[in-house]
Amino acid sequence: MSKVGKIKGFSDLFPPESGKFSLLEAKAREVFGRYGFEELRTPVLEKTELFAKSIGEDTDVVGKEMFTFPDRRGRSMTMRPEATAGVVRAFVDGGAYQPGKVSKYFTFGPMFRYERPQKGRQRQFHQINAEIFGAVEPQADAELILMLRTFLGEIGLDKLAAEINSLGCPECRPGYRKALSEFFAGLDQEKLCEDCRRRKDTNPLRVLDCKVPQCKELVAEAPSITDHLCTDCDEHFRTVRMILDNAGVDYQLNHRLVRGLDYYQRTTFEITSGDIGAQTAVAGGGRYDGLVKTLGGPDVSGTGFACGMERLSLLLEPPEEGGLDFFLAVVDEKAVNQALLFAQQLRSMGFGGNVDFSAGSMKSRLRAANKSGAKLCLIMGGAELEDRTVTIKDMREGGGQETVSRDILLENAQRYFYRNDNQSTQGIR
RNA sequence: GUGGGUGUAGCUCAGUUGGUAGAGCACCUGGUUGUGGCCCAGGUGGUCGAGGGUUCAAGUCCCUUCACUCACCCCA
Repeated sequence: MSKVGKIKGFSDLFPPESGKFSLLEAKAREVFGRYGFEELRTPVLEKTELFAKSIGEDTDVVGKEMFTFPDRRGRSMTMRPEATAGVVRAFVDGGAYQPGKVSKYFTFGPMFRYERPQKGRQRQFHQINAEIFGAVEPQADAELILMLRTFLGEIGLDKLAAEINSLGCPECRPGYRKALSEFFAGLDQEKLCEDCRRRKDTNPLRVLDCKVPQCKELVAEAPSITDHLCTDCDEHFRTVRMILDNAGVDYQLNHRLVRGLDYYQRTTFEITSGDIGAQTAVAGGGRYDGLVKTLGGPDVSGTGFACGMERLSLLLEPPEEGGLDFFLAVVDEKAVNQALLFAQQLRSMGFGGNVDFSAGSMKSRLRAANKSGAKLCLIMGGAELEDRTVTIKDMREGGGQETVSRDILLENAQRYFYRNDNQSTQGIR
């Protein structure tokens, strides 16, 4: 029989990798909760037009990277390539808006983009998102960045580089784009790389981001967006930076920091790492005033960010697993049924363990118990079967062994399981 | 969509100028009565990614194809 195999770019998460994801989710819930965010869960499948309207028809994401297909009635559906559009749609759809009220949501789950997989990039990848609606103030942007830094710090990633920029608004960005186009037009075209000769017309901001050394040199002289901001945008950006400075946040201004989604304006930021391959961004976000209105909602501002869980995971050590409380070794096959029932009693009391259904030699069973990492090996064989006892062997360093009646073990379970444990509180469940 | 690299045991990999497969780890069984870890001995396990070709003979050479991987484009 030939195996089916998985879909390209879709991966299975086994332990200990899966443990890292659980840890990320648990930490995000805890930290974001402290900042007043509440969890929102939105569908994985949305109407295609949602992303076309929000992300932008001409972006690469919408143009060539979406999992889009007709449903059974021929309507165009798309597996979400990012979270914000769906969250905004839900916010509008769910009537969550109340004038003057600030809404804060976080969400996590799988996203889908039809790209060639590489390190730190899968076709199904996972993000943790946070969004704030209804706060026009620069303080909201700063709070998000502070929350993100806190989250990253609490999972042990406090050395990551942060970059921020302002992309201006519909008032001032056109002027900058024009200045940039004129700058590129004045250059010796031969010196630009092939991609940039194309990009300078399609998306001039992208040229600022080029990795080719020669382009980087040329671009160093390019006009900076931050010199072309209107008064309001400039004021907004100054305030964000001032708060970050006062909070002691280490960041770099990067006037070449560009977003791939059309809805961003004003503040944008990115957290990067040089240790996870060519894809360096582990988190990114910014302000998207106007998006809610674009999607048919009220004229409410928005700002938020996304973390790439796979990329964060590359930087994490797997969490330590606590071994199970017991391993029930069956040394006589006639004891298997009693063993399972006895384990059931222990489990219903809150203790965790495995029962070894295949009876075998004492040596092989103890080897199995040892590999299981359980604290105690509970042995049941011919002798124990007769007089309703169980032999308790402490598998920890210097542990002893005794045979007691099963009822006595049940009555004094706490003592048996945790007598050598400093963290005895974990036995209270 | 484009380019590079790699496909040999469950895992990580050796495999010499073509002569029909190995190691380490893992797994299983033992090392006298029902006692783990360390050590020792033995054992299970591979149509060498797939298909075709050259040859007396192909893991090794040639062609095709698939998969994985890294990078570009782009992005978290």
